[in-house]
Amino acid sequence: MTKNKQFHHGDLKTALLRAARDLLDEGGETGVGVRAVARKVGVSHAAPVNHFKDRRTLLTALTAELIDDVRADIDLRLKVAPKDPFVRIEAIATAFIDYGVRHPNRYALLWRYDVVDHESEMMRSRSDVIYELICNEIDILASGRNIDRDTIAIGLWSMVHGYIDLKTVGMFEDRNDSVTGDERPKALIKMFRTVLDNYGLNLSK
Amino acid sequence: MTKNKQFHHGDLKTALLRAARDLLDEGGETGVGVRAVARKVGVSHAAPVNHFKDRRTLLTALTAELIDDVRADIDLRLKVAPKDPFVRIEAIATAFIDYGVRHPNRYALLWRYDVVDHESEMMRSRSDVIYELICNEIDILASGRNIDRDTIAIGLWSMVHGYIDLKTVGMFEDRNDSVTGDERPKALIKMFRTVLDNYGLNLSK
DNA sequence: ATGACCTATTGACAGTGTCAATTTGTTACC
DNA sequence: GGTAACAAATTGACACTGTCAATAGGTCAT
Repeated sequence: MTKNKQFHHGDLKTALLRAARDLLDEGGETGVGVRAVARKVGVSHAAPVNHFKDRRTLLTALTAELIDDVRADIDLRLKVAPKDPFVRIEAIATAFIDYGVRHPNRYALLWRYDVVDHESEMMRSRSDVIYELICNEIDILASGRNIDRDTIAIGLWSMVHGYIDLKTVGMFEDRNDSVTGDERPKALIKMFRTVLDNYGLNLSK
Repeated sequence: MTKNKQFHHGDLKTALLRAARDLLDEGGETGVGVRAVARKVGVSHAAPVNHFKDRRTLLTALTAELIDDVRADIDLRLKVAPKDPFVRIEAIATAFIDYGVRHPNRYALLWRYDVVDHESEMMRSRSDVIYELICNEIDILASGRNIDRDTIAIGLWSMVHGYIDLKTVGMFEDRNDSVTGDERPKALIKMFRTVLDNYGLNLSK
């Protein structure tokens, strides 16, 4: 009565988003069309227009949900992580990497500026939260040191995101070396630690 | 006689690719459709099928051309660059960054695994060339030192690519700090130099 | 119960990718 | 030189897609 089966369908909006998520997993962004989503829910082809005026707004709403999922996972990991900023930064990074590996289609959608409206407040606020999450740990790490915080944060986030993206494309598949595929992320983060340890000293150069 | 005006149109294939490139700049990947490209060239809607059996193969061929452009630009920069591996690596990185800033739609297409066939030999070989281009400089830099070459190469490429990608999405727009927007790339590369200087020492840890 | 309002359906429109059948143009051979 | 073989481009069709207007349905307050 309160939420279910109150109108024609119940709450179609959440059902549409759930169907959209499934279609995204199955067939990527291309697979989540307005009509396809409606079909999956079992509703007429123009029904979604009442809740999402566009395919763009539908995808944007879905993306917002996905970002919330990532953020929730990060919070979970940070809650059980020790106070050491290094391992907390590593926790954030691995949260992203795990998500990208587990759900490549979802992760790819997050950064599609052509089909998702990142200018919307729904997106901007969520991006800011993620960014501040990273900065928080770096600030703790950098307390008292002369450090270019934003460059480090941007560099770290860029490396993590770029790695997931390039890996998904298949760019790093045949690179044979001493580090096995699954350990590469850890090696990357460990490498970046070098920056965190030494970069502050070089700033005055 | 040899190449131009030999058949109905001349060489349609290159004309289609040129039109596709223009449409990509104007409207992104979505804008470059089979029919739209044909229309732009002034040919019937199914004409492209003789040269590209798919929209996918059309986009893949276009992407191959774009990668060649980037590679040519890198070669040009490396030719006039000094022998210092640091500045050569910086040259490669800035080549990518400049390209991404100048042609965001082209750059975005390069990494779209859903519409471009990166498994094709046309793509694989080109990716390998780029990767080896980076590794060459790192190898010179690392000669005699105990260094995990691939992790550094992957980390560098990931950071550069991720920065371009996230910047295009608009992720770093309101980050106010001491570094102005245009100098951020240089700061990132300078920061990464810290890794190159120190990482080899930490490997035994 | 009546009217207002939100929600969903239906039908249409222009546009897309892809395929089969056809026509056109070019080349090579006898 | 005429003709057959072949490649290239056109045409028309099919099943899709997103979006919009008009319609019908269900729910609520008055």
